[in-house]
Amino acid sequence: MFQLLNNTKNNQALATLEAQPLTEDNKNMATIKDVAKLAGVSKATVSRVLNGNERVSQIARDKVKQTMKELGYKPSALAQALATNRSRTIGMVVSDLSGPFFGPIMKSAEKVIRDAGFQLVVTNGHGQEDREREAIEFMTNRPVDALILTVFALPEEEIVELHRNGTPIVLLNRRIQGFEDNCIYLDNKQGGYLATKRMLELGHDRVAFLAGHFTHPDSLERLEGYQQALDEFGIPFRQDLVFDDDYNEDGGRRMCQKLLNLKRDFSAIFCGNDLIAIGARDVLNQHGKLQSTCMVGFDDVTFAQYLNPSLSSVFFPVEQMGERAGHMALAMAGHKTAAVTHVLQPRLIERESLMAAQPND
Amino acid sequence: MFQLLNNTKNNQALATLEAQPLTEDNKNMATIKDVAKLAGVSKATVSRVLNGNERVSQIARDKVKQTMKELGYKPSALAQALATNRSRTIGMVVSDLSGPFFGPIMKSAEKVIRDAGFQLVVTNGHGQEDREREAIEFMTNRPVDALILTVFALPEEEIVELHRNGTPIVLLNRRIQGFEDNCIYLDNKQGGYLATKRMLELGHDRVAFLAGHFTHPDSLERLEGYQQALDEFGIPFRQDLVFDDDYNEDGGRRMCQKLLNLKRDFSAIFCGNDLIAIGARDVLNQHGKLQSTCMVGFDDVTFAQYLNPSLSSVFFPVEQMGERAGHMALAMAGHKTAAVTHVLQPRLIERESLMAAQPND
DNA sequence: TTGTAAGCGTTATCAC
DNA sequence: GTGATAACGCTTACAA
Repeated sequence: MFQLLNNTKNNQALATLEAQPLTEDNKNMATIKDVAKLAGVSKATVSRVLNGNERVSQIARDKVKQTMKELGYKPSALAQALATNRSRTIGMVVSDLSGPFFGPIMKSAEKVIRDAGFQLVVTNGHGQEDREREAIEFMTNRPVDALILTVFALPEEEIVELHRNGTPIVLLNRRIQGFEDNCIYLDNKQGGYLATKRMLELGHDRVAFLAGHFTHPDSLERLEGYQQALDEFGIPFRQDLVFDDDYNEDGGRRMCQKLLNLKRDFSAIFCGNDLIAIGARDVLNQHGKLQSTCMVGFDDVTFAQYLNPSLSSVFFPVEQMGERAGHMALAMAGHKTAAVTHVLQPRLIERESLMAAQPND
Repeated sequence: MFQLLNNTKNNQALATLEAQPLTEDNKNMATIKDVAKLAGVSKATVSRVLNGNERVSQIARDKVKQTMKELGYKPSALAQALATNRSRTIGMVVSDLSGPFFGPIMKSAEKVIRDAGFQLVVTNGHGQEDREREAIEFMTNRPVDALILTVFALPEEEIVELHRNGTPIVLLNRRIQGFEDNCIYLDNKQGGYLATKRMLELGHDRVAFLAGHFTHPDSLERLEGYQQALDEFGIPFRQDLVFDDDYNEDGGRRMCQKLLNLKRDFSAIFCGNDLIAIGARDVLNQHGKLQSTCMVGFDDVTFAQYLNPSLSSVFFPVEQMGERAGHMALAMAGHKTAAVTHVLQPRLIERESLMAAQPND
């Protein structure tokens, strides 16, 4: 039955294929000139009805609109951009085009941007300084009306200067002093605080922290939150329960291994992100300690809920960040939009990994 | 210590900020005209050295190059596009900007495209016909030199016609008869075959198939593979072991629930994709049957390996697909590239879920 | 209200 | 080799 369906469709496609041989320059899109000529008006008038608001007689306007339809006329965004010096395009540089973190950010940003009649252009900065610079240059030559940046490697000065030179910037996950109005970032300290506090409330008084590298400001802020929670519970901070390594599974594995090797006493682990958590779980599992260790990750990527036991995590409002970034960029590009928040609030998602164990087993 | 570092940086940024008040039109990028004037040659000559190959005297060429540097001149991609009618841009429409499946495709496509000096522009089609059409229109107005499409809803005729009208198309995950040269897709039948065969080899003679909707050609092809494997092992096909529903967790949950409710006899399950597998596992787990059921998913998304027991899956070569698509699009855009394959081969990734049970427990 | 014409920053076709 | 000059498709004063 589906075979039948398929064939019907395919025959149609085939027919079209044969009927109309491929002429390279079938691409003869109608131009504003064609419309003007056929409608018996000047290019200027056509341009006016195109841009809506001008004063054009109803009769001319109708005539032009009709002609546009007949010709299937679509204005060339390119020519418009050249003439107006605005491309209705927003650029975005992420440090990983794939991956569970940037996907949702891009998605939600793209939505608000496209709904405003703008276009989002995304490019990969790979988290490396030269690649980031190159990516940005790529975009500014297009050009773009605003730029959403997620760059960790590029020096602050360059970012600020880019903005001064006329390319409005929205900076994600990074805060530059004196440039805060252009930044959107998570309250990382609060995230670290929430996670740690909850584990302490559950009675765990020896909470390890497997962080990402402390060269990354986020890690330090999360550490501050961790410390604050300890303080509140009157538990002394122990340097020997804190580790730092890469923000990925291998980093998690190494840190957890160290923790175990050193025979440190602990019953709970706070991880710098969910990938670290996954690596750590792996090691815990090998030692039969997965079920008996309380754990909280960070970011709450999609698969955290699929793990077994499901992973508790500090939720990073990625969609929200994308949305805000989109609005902000649009505002900078001269498009009216609502006011934006610069600091996003995390919240703790409690799942099985939090309840897995009693503190003093 | 990091605080110190931060402050140093920030002060610099701040200094820059104050030194150079924001003038809206700081954006006075040098144009080809400026270069020509300062170098004492004509625009034509500058254009020639810009495009490399022409016959320009060494002395003039040097002079121009130097001047370009001094002025920090960057050609406007926009003006170039308008003049040449090629934008050095490749468009891509995906049906989900986030998600584990399209991420890697975009990523690898972007790499080959950018390495060729082209730009990738990605847009979301949301898998809905009108959105897809709109997305494509958005791109063709830019315009783009070629288009990589992942559209399931858009009618075949429209796609073929678009191509005829001068926008070269690369079509992913879909095959249109008479249009195969523009398509890149997985050998789904082979995927279904590999998964089923392996389970049969392990002694499971009652393998259920929780498929995605059979309105989707992929599902049917995978079903064919499933049947072929059964045939080879001389096991009769049983319609009552096959279900179809949405390609997501809920679909998986529903199908698995049905399977259990109907008291069908089975020891292994082949799932239409990994999300279906996740949903099904959920239900199996509730019934204490997770460990005792042999299972294979499809796509091998990143988190399959993180599940517990880890999920076996038919690997979909997403990076390869993105790469090929990029090369193919570049070739169509007039950029020389290597030959491409149109049919991609899956392979079976064996993990714990395959070994979980003995057939006749 | 409408048209003319001068841009926007390139490339490309001519002559010289 | 090199330089005018006309496109490319649109916007936008400035006139009419």
